Amino acid sequence: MTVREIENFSISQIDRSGQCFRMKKLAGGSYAVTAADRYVQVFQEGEKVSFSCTEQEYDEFWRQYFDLDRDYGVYLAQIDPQDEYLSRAARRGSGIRILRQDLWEMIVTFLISQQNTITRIRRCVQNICEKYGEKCFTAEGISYYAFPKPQALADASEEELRACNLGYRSKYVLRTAQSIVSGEVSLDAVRAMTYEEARAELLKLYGIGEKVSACICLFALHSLEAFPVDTHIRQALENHYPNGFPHERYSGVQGVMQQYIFYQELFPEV
DNA sequence: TATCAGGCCCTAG
DNA sequence: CTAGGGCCTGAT
Repeated sequence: MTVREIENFSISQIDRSGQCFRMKKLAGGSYAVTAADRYVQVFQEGEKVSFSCTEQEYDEFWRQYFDLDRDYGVYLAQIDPQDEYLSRAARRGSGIRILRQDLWEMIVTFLISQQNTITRIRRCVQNICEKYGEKCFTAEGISYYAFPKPQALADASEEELRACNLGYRSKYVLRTAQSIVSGEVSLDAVRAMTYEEARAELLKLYGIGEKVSACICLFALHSLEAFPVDTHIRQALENHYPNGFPHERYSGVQGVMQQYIFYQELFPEV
């Protein structure tokens, strides 16, 4: 068990922010988080956050994963106080972190996410993990599934993937997995690229367009300048920024602002 | 019953 | 280069 006091961190906001589809709320209020081939449970009371892992695992993996070395107060303070909409959104979502997730996992997850609902995305990801991922156990004997390797998905058939409920996205996942296995696109190369390079490289993959590419860059490569525009964001921009979103003011951190806006649109205060 | 969801691909003009 | 149809499935 590892315990920390963390400002501007809310595990429930992160869960609902739609970056990660492998978090699960457990009875008792803690969250099970599965990422790549790791598993941890997180429990939060105010700023006191407990992680069900050793200090070593925390330092090695989860600290970076949740982006805990970053002071999000700096991003919050950067917001134009005259911008009432963004100020309100940021107050509401101030516990959100931009996670540092696995590149391959984000590619597949956001391929699946298109024209889809959150509940079904979760189910699809769970299905392919159970079918193609390695079964793992924690020291306490809790079982979970690692995210499937590119080879495992490249070896699948379109029919099998459809059986996982992916629908027409099956061929996207299959062909993309094959492109990675064949080396046509290298994950390591993408990791080393700038945002613009990575964005363009990811667009080569079948089924990845501008929106999905931006999501992958933001959530896997931590490219905070990425600003994915989906229907919710488009609508919010039309309603609140008739003259356009002030990208210059937030240059380099637009992705953080995008998350506050997205959260606000999905969970407006009642 | 029709529509559309956290898009993208492909074809026609 | 832009517009528009097609696509799995589930929720409303």
